[in-house]
Amino acid sequence: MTVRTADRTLDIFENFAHRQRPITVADLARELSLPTSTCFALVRTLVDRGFLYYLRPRGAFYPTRRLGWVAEAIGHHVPIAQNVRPLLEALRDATGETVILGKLQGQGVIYLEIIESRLAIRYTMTVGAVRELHASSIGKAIVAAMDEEPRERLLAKLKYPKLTEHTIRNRAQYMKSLDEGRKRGYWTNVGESSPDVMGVALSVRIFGDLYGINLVGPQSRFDRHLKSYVDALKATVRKVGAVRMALCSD
Amino acid sequence: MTVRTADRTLDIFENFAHRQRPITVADLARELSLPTSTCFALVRTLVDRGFLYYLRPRGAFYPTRRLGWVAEAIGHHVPIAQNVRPLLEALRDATGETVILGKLQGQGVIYLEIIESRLAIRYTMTVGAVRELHASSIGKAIVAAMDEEPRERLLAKLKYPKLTEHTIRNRAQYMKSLDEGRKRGYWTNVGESSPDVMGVALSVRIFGDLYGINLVGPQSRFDRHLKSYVDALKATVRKVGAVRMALCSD
DNA sequence: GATAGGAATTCCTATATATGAATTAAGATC
DNA sequence: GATCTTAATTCATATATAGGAATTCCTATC
Repeated sequence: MTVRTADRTLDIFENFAHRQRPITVADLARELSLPTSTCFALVRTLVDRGFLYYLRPRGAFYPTRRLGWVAEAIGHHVPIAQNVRPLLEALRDATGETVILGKLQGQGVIYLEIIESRLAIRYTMTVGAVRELHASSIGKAIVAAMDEEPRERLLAKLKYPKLTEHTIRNRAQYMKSLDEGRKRGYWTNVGESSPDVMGVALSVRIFGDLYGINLVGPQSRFDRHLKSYVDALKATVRKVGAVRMALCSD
Repeated sequence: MTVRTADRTLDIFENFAHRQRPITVADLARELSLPTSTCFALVRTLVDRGFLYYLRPRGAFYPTRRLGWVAEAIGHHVPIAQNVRPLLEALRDATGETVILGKLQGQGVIYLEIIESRLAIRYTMTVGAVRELHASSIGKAIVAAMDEEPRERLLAKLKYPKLTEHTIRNRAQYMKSLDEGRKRGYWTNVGESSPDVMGVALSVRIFGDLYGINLVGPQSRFDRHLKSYVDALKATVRKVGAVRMALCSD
């Protein structure tokens, strides 16, 4: 179903991202629960490719800057990064809250851009994280905007696992929540994925594809500022929807 | 000897770094000369992990910012990056030429830091690249600084493949070149790896390990400025050698 | 300088994976 | 709207790989 070695390759880099210092083969094997020989072969491959280097022969190793170089080359040309990100940053600055750009991915929502709040109490999440569709404001906004028949196919597969006391647990509740969003003009997640966390979301088409944008943060702040947050979100979505493909020839 | 799937995982990211736009499974499989099904499984894994995302279902995909996030987390804490890089940048600014920090890796030299010249005609190379030991000024500086017996072991394994008209082709010539360097106080590579490219290098110990630093560029400029280049390099090496472990507890 | 302990590295084979072929789905064309 | 084309996805099996055990190589300690 999934390629083990690829997973492990990513594990290695993510492990370095956490530890942030050199490590030996034996220790890395322990940390990742791998047989030493397996870990050794993997490390050798990454060293051969210039992604890791030994500080001394047979000693500890660390990533070179090559991964950073590759990531930079990739990142600078994402159409979304160029055109949409600045607008999301403006929204973060206007509201002070964390802003997320998400997209349907299988039966979840993947977080593509996260512009973090600068406030002490804030919502924090990793880029690339995939969250439950039924407990996400972005998810609701996107599902509400989908065509009848792909939505049907999607909903047929949805489970509604309990994440908090307020998690939506079945399709009827979910449809009701979507409808409330339609009437209200925006979709919410009030403590449905984590306690005290609230999000408000809208969907938007970018280059023909469907995305969701939300504001997330502590429920208390959202209670106080809801109206202005929603207005700011709506304004942003209008601007994002107006972005044209000018810069993205192919 | 090397793990195929890990290689392919890196291939995918490097491929995106070159192409810089979304691609479908079939096209990626073609580009990497993989069976579609193999490519598909790999992509699914990377998507599951949040490193790739589909712009639309069954359509083209592109890396998320997760790789960038990981690379950033890794990069900011390399002891060398923190302590040594600024000194190398100063050397680049003082001379105008490309500055490289390298290290022995197997029977080659791996490029760990590359501070590129800003001049129109410059030496350009990718971080993580591994170059031939016998045709590298950094290589000579490092080998010259090694202890007798590890050096013997290393030299016993060295081949001397021809890269240009001036490449050193055997051990005798190599030893002679090392000796000239010792007398002169610095080591050189004059068109031995690529035509018209010249480098001057010194070795330096950082946190107890052996590295090499060089200046590389077009031979014509080096002919004109050799003395000042070498002086600047020596001054930099002095400063780098004085860097202490203060910031690198473990 | 010898010895011991621990790690890196190699080696062999059970096992997981890669892949060619088959199937299903989407989208283009008439 | 039906047919055709192309691509995505699944599946069974030959094949490459993972991992336990053995070996070699360091390095710390006596």
